[in-house]
Amino acid sequence: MGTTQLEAAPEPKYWHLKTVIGEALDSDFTVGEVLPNERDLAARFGVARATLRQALEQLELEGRLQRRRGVGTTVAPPRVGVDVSTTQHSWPGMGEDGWQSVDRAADAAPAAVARLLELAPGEQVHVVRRLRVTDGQTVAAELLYVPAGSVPALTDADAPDPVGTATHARGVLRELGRLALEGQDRSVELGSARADDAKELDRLPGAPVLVVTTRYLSAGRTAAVAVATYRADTCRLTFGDSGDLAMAS
Amino acid sequence: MGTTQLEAAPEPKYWHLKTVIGEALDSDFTVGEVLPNERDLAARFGVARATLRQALEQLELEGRLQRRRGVGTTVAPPRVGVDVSTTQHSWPGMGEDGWQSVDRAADAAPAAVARLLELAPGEQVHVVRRLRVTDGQTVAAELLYVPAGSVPALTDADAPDPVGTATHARGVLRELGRLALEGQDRSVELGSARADDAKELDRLPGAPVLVVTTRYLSAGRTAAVAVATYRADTCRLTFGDSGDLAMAS
DNA sequence: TAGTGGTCTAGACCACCCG
DNA sequence: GGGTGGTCTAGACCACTAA
Repeated sequence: MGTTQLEAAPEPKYWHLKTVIGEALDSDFTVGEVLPNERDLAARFGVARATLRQALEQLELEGRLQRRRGVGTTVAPPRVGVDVSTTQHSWPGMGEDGWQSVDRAADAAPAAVARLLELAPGEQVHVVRRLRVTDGQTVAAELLYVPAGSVPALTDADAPDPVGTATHARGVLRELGRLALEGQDRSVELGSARADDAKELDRLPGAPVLVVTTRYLSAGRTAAVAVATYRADTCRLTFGDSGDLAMAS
Repeated sequence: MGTTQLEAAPEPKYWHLKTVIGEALDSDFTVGEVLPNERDLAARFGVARATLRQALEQLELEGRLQRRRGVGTTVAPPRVGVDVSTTQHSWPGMGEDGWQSVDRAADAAPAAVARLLELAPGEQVHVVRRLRVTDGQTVAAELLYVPAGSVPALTDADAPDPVGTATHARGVLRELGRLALEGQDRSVELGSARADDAKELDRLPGAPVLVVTTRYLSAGRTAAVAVATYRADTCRLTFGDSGDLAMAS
């Protein structure tokens, strides 16, 4: 023995560490259990703390660990499946599906959203902030962009409800619900949490998130665009009628 | 000036760097252009190389940069939208949609897949390896798991085609196509590339990927399971009839 | 106040690509 | 061989949490 693989692999240390720790998690730990702190672990494996952290970062990315500053590193529960199927959704805010409207921001739409909405430069846009909560956990933060032209009833009367309130947000959703929804499409991509989203999701800025962009079509044009950011570490987005898919490692 | 924000933010350096560089990418660089090397950039910004790298890593995660060892860092093109909508897909391998079967591995199914297939312990499974190529770029690597019970025609005759060949892989797909597809569902989650997938995708092991798990239902049971890993840096998964969604920062 | 993870530094060496 | 990004080290200090 010894020459089994003939100098087989210059495998990075952190990669090997990740494997070893990952297997230990399966066999020796239970969900919620706290791991030894990083300095101890690094010493135990005979590596620098930075190297150990590289392994932990990957495990956290895969949803196997959860780390919180000032607290420690714990074994994460399996990812929760959140339904984002396109079929059973009508307009946002219709029927209670875990979303709650928070307020209406006054910000303008970012360039990328303006492009999707085919906005004329300077055209006014309503922005509704919503959070998606399941089991007491905030799993997603969304910004819903509605061009003023899509909800004309809100534009002429200047302020039936003060801007930036949950009441006004509901007003926007109500007006939106009056339109005929002709279709919608979605896209999913990887992103990193902006500062405000990170705060809502109880993560640090830059944390990996799954960005779900939904386009709502009505009267032959894009009537609204929603950009929802889901916690990538704890969420598994499901499409279709299966909420019981469970993928691990 | 100077006291505009009154010592506002103990914002991490790498976060600020990411913003600055990101803006520079928009204004001063074009797609494909190569950036100065990391040592130069770090010196220019007056930070350690590790800090600079932290910023570049995030930008790469967001699909704005592309880094290759021995080559350099280049400005990435916008992410390509790849259609993974559940509606227009029948069985895998039917009709050419960018997937090409490569071979059939002999490995057993991992525990998580066995659970989805409700496999009896030790039950045989066909494993088909497929790659998805668009514009000459391999964007996804897939493993398709088909229980032997789903394709009985292949189990009695021991070897109509040698195992591990593209011919046999096509045989599995052909037999699968004979079944009545009753439904399918999908889930998307973040993962990190295994060594073999990383190689196919021209990435380093551990690179962030979007894992799409598809369950094919037939005769009231799960007839097959596909686990496809998409490059998270270059891909945007689209559902529905919109291939022209374009989200950038 | 003690202990945790998060940030940052200034080096070093390695694996890879290309001329 | 020279230049690139990838890995690794051994420290230091900071921000946050909880007792």
